[in-house]
Amino acid sequence: MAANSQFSMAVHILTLLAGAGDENMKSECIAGSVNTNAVVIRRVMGQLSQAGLVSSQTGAFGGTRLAKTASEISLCEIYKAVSCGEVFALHAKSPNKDCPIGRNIEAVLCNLQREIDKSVGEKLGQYTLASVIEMVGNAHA
Amino acid sequence: MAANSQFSMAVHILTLLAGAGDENMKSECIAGSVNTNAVVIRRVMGQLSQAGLVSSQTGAFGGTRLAKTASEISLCEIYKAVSCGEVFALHAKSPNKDCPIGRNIEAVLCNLQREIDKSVGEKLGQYTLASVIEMVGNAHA
DNA sequence: TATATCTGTATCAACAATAGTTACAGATAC
DNA sequence: GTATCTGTAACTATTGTTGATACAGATATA
Repeated sequence: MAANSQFSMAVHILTLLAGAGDENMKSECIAGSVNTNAVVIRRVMGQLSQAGLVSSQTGAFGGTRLAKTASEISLCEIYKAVSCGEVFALHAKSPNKDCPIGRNIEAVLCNLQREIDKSVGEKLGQYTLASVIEMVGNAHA
Repeated sequence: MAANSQFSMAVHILTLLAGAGDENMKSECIAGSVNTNAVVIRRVMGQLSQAGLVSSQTGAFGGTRLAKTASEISLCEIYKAVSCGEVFALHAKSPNKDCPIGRNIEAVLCNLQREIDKSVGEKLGQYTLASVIEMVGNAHA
């Protein structure tokens, strides 16, 4: 239960919002489909809002709706919005600088990390929220 | 949760082993360069050994050496050897099956996850341990 | 204006994964 | 037999994620 599932939640949330069209959805209602607490939803929503993917309205009859159409939202944007970490982490404690390999390996791994992240972003960029909606629609047995 | 840095450690370890050639290296010595505890090294080493990348020897004057040459070891192999993690996690609790989207989104995300993992594997497969060694050699200012 | 409702956020507890540490059994060279 | 090294079990500390409660602020409606 400690693994980061914010990207999964974000995609799920946005898919629901897309289905609601121009109507506001309440966090409580979304929480029902995602099967979690409404505050967790609002937490993810805050990041999506900062990224300009959704817009929220407080007060009675408030809620959240998409700020763009589903085909304008790429999965890469969603991934970056919830900014999960990287594919792998660098050393927690820096390697020994007295060792010729320890001294340089960190920079090499850091470059590699950037390249992998870029590759993941490109792959995710091939999909939009609209493609996910289509896949969900085709998934029922 | 501490971030998973086993891949970083594994690459570091293997780079050191490659530098030692045919000589056994002790976990204590490797721990000195990685700047961690020897048991942590032996833990990663166990996974590398299971993957057939290194071979160890117990007893006095024991230690570990590469089981293949550096150019025969791809970073993808290393990643698979130590990694149980995916780029993003699925929902901790399953979505609500009574919701048409909740019912199907999990399978869609799971497929996506597999595709991303494959993409990362391919990217890492472009590099070998020998390329890392070369990069480390070129890194010093 | 009063009320009901919903977001945004602070705060805390529960839980899981990693890393770090100590300890010790088993293997092996000398 | 002794010294040395791996493999592994067991435990603690730390940290990130989730889940939950509480409440301030915003807003539609009567």
